[in-house]
Amino acid sequence: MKNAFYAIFDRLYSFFGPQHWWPADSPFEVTVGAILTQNTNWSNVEKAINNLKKRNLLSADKLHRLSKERLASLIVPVGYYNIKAKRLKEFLGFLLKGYQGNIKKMSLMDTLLLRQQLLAVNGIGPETADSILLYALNKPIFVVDAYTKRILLRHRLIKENDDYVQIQNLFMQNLKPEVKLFNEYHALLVRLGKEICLKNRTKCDVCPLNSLKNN
DNA sequence: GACCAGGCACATC
DNA sequence: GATGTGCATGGT
Repeated sequence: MKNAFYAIFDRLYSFFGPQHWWPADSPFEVTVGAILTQNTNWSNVEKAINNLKKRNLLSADKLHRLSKERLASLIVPVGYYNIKAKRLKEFLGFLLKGYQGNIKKMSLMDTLLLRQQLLAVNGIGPETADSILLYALNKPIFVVDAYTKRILLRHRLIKENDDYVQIQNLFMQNLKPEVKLFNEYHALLVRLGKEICLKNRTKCDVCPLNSLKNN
C-alpha cells in the first residue's frame, strides 16, 4: 500500500503527464533561471534569459564581467531587477571563486555540504538552493514552494505554520530519493497550482486530487 | 485596477 | 523569534 504522497503523485502524473522540467539548455541556465524566477512569473524569466542569450552572455565569465547596472538593464522583465542583478553577481562570485565557474565541479561536492554553501550566498534561500541542486545538479533534494505549501495545507498534510524544512522532510521521508520522481513531483505541484487552484479558486471539484482522502 | 507570481534579506519590536 | 516591509515587471 502506497502512502498519500505517492497517491498524490500518481493522480497528478496521470492527469497532467510529464512536465519536462527544468526548461533550459544547460545546468548554468537552470541556475540563472532559479535566481531570476524568485517570486516572479516564469514567462518574465524567459524574456530576461533571451536577452542574455541573444547577446551571447549566458556564461559565468561573461555575466561576471558585466557591470551590475548593465546586468540589471538586461533582466528588467523579471521584476526586482536591481536586487536580482546583485544576487546573480553574488552567485557568480561564489561559482567562480569556489568552482572556477564550472557547474560540473560543483556537482562533485557532497550534496548537503553544497546546500549549506549555496545558502550562505546572499540572495540564495532554501527554494533557490534546492532548485539548483535538483534541476541543475540532479541531486535528490525535494523543492518546496508556495504552491506546494498551499496544496498540502488544503489536504491537511501540513499545518499552517510548518516551515520549509518540515515540509521538505515530509516528502523526503515518504518518497524514495529519486531525482526523476522529485523533479516531476515538484513540477506537477506547480502545474496543479497554476492551472487549477489559482484559476478556479474555491472550485475544487475540477481538481484531480479531489477524491483522495483527507481533502 | 486589483491581485498574483516557481523568494529573500533586513529592520524592528 | 515572529512579524512586517522593500524589491518591480507582466499576465489575468
